[in-house]
Amino acid sequence: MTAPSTGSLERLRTANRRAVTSLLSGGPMSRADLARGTGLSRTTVSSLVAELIDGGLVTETTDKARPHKGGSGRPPVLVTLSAPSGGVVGVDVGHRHVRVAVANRTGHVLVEDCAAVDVDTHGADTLDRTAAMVRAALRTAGLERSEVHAAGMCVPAPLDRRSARVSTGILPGWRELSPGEELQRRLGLPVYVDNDANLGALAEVERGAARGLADVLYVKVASGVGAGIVLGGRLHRGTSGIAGELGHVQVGEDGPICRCGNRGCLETLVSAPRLLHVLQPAYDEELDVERVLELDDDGDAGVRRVLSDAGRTVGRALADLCNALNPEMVLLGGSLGTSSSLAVGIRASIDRYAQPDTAAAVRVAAGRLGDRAEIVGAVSLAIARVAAG
Amino acid sequence: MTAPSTGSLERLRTANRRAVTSLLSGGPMSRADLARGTGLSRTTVSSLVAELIDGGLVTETTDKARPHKGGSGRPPVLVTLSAPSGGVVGVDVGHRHVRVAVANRTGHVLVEDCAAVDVDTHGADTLDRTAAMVRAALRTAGLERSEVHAAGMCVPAPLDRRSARVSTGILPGWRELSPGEELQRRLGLPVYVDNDANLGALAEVERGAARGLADVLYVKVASGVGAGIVLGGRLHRGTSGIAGELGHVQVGEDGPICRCGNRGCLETLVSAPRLLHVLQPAYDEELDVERVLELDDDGDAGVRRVLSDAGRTVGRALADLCNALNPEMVLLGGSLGTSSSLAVGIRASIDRYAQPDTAAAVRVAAGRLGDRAEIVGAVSLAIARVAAG
DNA sequence: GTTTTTAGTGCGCTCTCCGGACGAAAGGTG
DNA sequence: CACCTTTCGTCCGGAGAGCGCACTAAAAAC
Repeated sequence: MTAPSTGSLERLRTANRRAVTSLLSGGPMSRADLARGTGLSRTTVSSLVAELIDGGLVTETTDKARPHKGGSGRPPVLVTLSAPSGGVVGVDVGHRHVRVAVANRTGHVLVEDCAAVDVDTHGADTLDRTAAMVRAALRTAGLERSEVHAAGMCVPAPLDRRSARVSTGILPGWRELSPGEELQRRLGLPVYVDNDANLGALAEVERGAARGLADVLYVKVASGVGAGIVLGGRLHRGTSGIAGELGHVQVGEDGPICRCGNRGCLETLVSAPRLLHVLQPAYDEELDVERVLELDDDGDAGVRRVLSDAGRTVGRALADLCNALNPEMVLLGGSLGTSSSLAVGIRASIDRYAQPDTAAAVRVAAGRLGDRAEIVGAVSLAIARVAAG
Repeated sequence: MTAPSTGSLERLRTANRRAVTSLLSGGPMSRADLARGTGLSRTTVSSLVAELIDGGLVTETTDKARPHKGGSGRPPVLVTLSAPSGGVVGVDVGHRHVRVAVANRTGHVLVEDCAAVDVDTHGADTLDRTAAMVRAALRTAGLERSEVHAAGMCVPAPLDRRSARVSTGILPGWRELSPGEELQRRLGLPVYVDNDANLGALAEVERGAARGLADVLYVKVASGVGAGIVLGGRLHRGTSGIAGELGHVQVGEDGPICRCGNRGCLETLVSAPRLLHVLQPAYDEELDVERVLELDDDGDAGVRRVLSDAGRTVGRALADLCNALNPEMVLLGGSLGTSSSLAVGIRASIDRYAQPDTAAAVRVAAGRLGDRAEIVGAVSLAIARVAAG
C-alpha cells in the first residue's frame, strides 16, 4: 500500500484524510455530511472513508439512522471514529497534587486517579510516585504497556522550548530537571510536556467552553497565576516556549518578595494560599479552597470582597493584555476559576481599564472543565502528538 | 512543500505555484534550485515555471549564468520574478502628516510625497487632499489609473474589523468614517486599510530588521503609542481587529485625562508632543522631534534623561507584554523610534520587570525602516492583497 | 403506487505529480 | 581535440487523486 514514494499528491490525500477524521472527531456523521463539511465531493469522501474503514480507523454505525430529522430521502449511514485500540496517558502535576488519567484514543477517560503530593520541593520523588500511579491506572484499565501510545503531561512552571527543562527559579525541587525525559525513562513511553495553563487552554478550546474560538485567554488562578494564550486557534508558546507568564506581572512597586526574585508580582497578591491566608483570621473554621468557594456561593460578604478584589487585581493585568490582544473570550480556570466573585472582579477591571471596544468584544466566563482542564489537555496533547505521527 | 489545504487538485497546484514564487521572491534562482527548495521534482517545477512565464509573472534572465560557482555541469538558466506591469499605491496617514507612495509590484517605490496636514480634526478634508496627492504622484510616475491595482493605507487609530470604521473616540474628526471606502470612492481603486503600527510591523518583518522572525513586537512611539504584534510570522489583529492598543495601558492610577476618556494612559506620559512639552521650558531654541533626536545623539543630559525615562515607562508596559508573549524581538518605530536613549530605557525596564528568561530571549532594537515603515507596510499590504487575488 | 428527495457508488475524464530517459552545455582529462 | 563527468532542463509514460455524471437505494410525501 504505502509506497515509499514521497509526493505532494500523496500529501494532499493525507491532508484530506485528516480533514475527514478531524471532522469526524466531533461525532458520528454521514458521508454526505462529511462532503458538505470538507467541501470535497461525495465521491472523494466515499473513497476516503472506504480507505479509513479498511485501515480500521472508522466504522459504520450499525445504529440505524434516526428517521432523518428534517426531510425525506434515503437515510444516511453514519460513520464514526472507531474506538481505536490502545490508549494514552495524561498526567497533571500541580503544586500540591498529581493527577493521572488513562484514556482511549478518542479522549474518553477510562481511569483517573489523584493524590496529594508535595510537588514543589521533591522533583524526582514526585516523578517516581507519578510513574507508580500511572502503572496502577493502566492495570485498572486493563491496558498493557505496549497498547499505550504516549503520555501528555503538564507541570506548573514554564518550560524552555529547546531543553524542555523547567525554567529556573520557580519550582525549587525541579531545577535543571527535564520532567519529560525523566518520566519517559520511568514509563518507557514517549512523554510530551507543556505547562499547566497551556494545556488547560488547549482543553477548553478543544473540548470545553471555548470550542471553536480563535482568540482566547485562559487564566488559571490556583497556587499560582498563569495564562494559556490561544491566538488564531493555536496555542501561542513564544520564542523560547515560556509565554503566558501572567503571574509575574508587576502590579505594585513595593510588595512582598516573590519566589521569582522580583517584588510586586501578581502572584504575591492573588493565589489560593495567599487568599486563604488573608481570609483565615476572620473565620473560626479551618478554611480550604472548597470551603471558600462554598462561602462565596452562599454570599458570605468577606469572601466575596476578598475574591472580587483579587479578581480586580488580576483583571487589571488582564485589561492590558486584552488591549494588546483583543481576544474573544477570557476563560477562568484553576481551583478558584469557578468563583463567580472572581469573575465579577475581573469583568469590572476589564471594563474599567481596557478600551471600551476591546472590553465590549470580550466575554468573561468560567471554564467548563474546572479543575480537570489540565488533565483533559494532557490527554489531548498526547492524542494530538500520536495522530501527528 | 507547503501543507496542502484540504481541497482539489487545482488548489494543490496553486499552492505549489505560490511556493515557487515565494521562494523566488528571495532572488533569482534556477529551476533546479527551486526543485531542491520546494521538494518538488524538477519536472513539476519546470511545468510550474513554464506556466508562470506564460502568465508573465516570472522571466528567464538573459543574464548568462555565472560560471557556476563550484562544479562543472550545464550552467543553470536563472528565472526571476518579472517586474510586473502597473503598480500599487501606499498611503500613510499620521496624526500630522500624509505620505503617499507609488510603487511597482515588487515593492520598489517609484515616487513618494509627504505633506504636513492637520489630520486629526478634518477627516474628509484629509482624504480629499490625500486623493489629490495620489493623483499627482501617479502622474509623476507616469502611471495610468488603469495600471494601478490597489492601494494600501494606514490610519493612526484602531479600526473595527467588520465595519472598517475608525474606532470611536480616538480621532475626533474621523468618527464613524470608513477611510477605506472614502478613499476608494475618491480614487476608483480597491483600498485596503489597517492601522499604522500594524503596517509598520508588517514592513519590518517583511523587508526590515525583523525579516524572517516569528514573534515580534513592533512599538511605534510618535504622536501616540501603538503596537503591531506579529506572532508565528503573522500579524495578530484580534477578534475585532483592534489588537495592539499599547497606548492606553494604564501606567498610573491618577494622571491626566486621555483623549480616550480614561486617565493614566501610557500615551498621556509618553508621546512626541508630550515629551516636547516637557523639554521645551529648559531650552532656548524651539524644539521639534528632529532637534531632540540630534540632542540625544550629542549626549544632551536633559534630553537623555527624559527619553530614557519615557523608555522606562513604555518598557514597563512592554515587560508585561513580553512576559505574556515571550517575543524574539522588540522593534522600535515611529518618529522617536530611533532614539538610543529610548531603547536604553526600554531595555532597562524589560530587564527589571520581565522574567529573566523572557528578558534574555528578547532583543530590543530600532527598526531599519524608520519613519518610512508605515508607507512600506502600506505598499506591502496592497501587494499582498493583489497577489492574493 | 408514483413522485420526490437524499445517500452512496461505479465509471470515465482530467489534472497533477513523479521517475527515468534523453539532449544540452559547461568543465576536466588524457 | 575527443571523451568523460556533471549538472540542467525537457519529454514521455504511468500512477494517484478528485470530480461530474449517471445510476441504484431507501425513505418520506403525495
